[in-house]
Amino acid sequence: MAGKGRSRASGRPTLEQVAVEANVSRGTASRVVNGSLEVSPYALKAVRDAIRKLGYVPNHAARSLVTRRSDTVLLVVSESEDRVFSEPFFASIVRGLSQELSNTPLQLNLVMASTGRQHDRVEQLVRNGHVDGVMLISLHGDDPLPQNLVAAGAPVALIGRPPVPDATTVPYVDADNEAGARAATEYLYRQGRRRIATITGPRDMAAGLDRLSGYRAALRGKRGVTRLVAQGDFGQASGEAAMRELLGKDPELDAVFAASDPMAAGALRALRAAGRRVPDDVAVIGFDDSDLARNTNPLLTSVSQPTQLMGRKLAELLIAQLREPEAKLAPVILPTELVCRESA
Amino acid sequence: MAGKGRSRASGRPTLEQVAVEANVSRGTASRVVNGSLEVSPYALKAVRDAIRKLGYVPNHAARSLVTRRSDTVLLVVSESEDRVFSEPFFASIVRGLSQELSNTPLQLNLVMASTGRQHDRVEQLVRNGHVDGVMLISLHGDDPLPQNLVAAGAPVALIGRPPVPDATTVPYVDADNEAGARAATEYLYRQGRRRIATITGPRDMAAGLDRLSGYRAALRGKRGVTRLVAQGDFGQASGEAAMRELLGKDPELDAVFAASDPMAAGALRALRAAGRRVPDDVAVIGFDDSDLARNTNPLLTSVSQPTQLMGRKLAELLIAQLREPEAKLAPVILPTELVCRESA
DNA sequence: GGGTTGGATGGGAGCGTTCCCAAATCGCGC
DNA sequence: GCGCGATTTGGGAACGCTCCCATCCAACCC
Repeated sequence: MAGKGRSRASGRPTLEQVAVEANVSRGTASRVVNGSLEVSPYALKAVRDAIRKLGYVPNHAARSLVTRRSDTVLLVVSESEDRVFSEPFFASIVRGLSQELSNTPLQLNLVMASTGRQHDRVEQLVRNGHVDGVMLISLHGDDPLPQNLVAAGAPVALIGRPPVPDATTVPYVDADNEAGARAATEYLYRQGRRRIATITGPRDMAAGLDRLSGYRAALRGKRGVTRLVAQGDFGQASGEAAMRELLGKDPELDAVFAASDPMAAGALRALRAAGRRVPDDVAVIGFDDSDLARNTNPLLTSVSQPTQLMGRKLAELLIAQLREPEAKLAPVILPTELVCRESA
Repeated sequence: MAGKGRSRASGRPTLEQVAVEANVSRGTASRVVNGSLEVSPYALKAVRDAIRKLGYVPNHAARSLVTRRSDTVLLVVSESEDRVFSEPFFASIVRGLSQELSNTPLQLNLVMASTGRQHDRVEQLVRNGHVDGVMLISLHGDDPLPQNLVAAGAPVALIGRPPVPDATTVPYVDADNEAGARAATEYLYRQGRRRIATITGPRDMAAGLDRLSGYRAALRGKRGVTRLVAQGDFGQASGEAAMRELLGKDPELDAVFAASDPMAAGALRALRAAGRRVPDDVAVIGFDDSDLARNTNPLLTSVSQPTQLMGRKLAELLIAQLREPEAKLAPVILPTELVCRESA
């Protein structure tokens, strides 16, 4: 009755128990679980049967202890205190992300790192082997976290072009903001508009800057076009204010490209208050093709970015690094699309 | 030169190395790391210094292997293929959730389980000890997953009242949908409206049903009030269609309570198309107080639910079960608030 | 002063894997 | 019939931690 007497009452079967059941060694059982080829068909079947019979599931901790991999990746949502995270963006990215991840054995860990305290935690997660790599959605560009992580030797991927292109470049995915803004502005021009204004995003965000350059590029060299620029912060209120300011400067303006949908919605309000008809008097185009664009009045023409695809590509970027740590990866820039509705 | 010769070139220091550095045993070092009290002040200091000097971070896998806890909880977002997840909801819940979690050593794992394949994966994660408990945001109520998990002995908490109150009740947190709808409808009544319609949500979702009963409860016993009900699915298009239907049935109606903001926005469009002024001719109230409500024209009066708080409470519910597995927890129903803007 | 108590400490045993090397087995050619 | 390479297998040794028990020492009591 003595024997090895491992009478663990615990529910979960171990690899050892599978091996006993299948009449093979632990090593062979392990090979089957991990899909190694060097197993005889006979043993393969025996182990598979045993696994099914016992309902075996590998213990993640034990595996990770020896392999030194966690098979977990981290998504850090680095949002500032004040600004609420752009909604559809977030959910959509995550959806794409987890779609991509579902083809792999990778788990997704999520951290909202609004405070600096959280930043430390992220670094700890990397250092204690809790995660194998990190993806970041960062709103503000002065964030030192990505660089810190890269310095610590962790695979990192970003959503959104880092505003400060650093020496140690981190691979990122972004929409082609400039092309999107250019397309929108050109569309306004082609519609015959000649007094075309823009409401910009904050100056410290790459997306804002790129959309402004897109606007400028579209109008470059065009004669007889009046350009007007007002500053916004991507928020609705700022859009309304900017629109009022623009109307003050040029009451005759006939088109506005706003660098975000909320700002466009704000502009719509200001235009209505000023008695302008949209699109008859003034055409309006937004950016993001958010839920909002489908619910304003008139419906908002907007530049759509492939958020879900961006999530997928983000995951791809990280996975590629996991496979090949030394790989130098180029940024992934995804095309935008102008979605025409009623406002332009 | 022989000795124990553990010359691991790996970067990460182990507890053993900390112990050596501090001139204590591994056991004592472990006690310090885990905050045990039975350590002399002298040893305490020595170990702490060593930890700092070496930059020691406990290895999660090793710890979890022996403690049989993963210190990780899972959030399952169980969305159906067709319906896009209600946006602000998701991000906001997650924000509250991770806020609450940041006071604990718990990590957050995220799975989007749109397909059945994903469901299996969730159950595996529980069984292989990858997560200690599961939180679910489920859109459709016929989901067997929560019950399966409970049956497997895992701590579970839900957002949203399960439509089928089961024998094995799972603790959940929800907004007080009925009270919210009641408040909105009563507000319309108090404003002197007497032909009050509602646009409902889908019949298979608790939130939809509860909001309908709230509407009914508000008008119960009231004389001289015309009631009208049209069916929607929470989506904008359905709201627009329902509004047209309602106007057909009763061109004189003077108020609508829509069970979601997108439906309210749709109603706004239909009303405008029908030449009705809002709120002068018809008052409109939505539900959720989403971004949308702050950007329609006119701005939407809406019932706000404390989504972030719901996230926190969700986490609390799970944590309570982690602490005390046998605890029977009551549902947490959180108050809503009517946010008055321009549409009513 | 010896026995007793109790806090602090040391270190062995194990947690469930993977990895690796040695051993066993098989097939095949000469 | 025997040796030799190739394939398959077995099981020891980690991985880094917590748990637990035995030990140690100091203080304290009768």
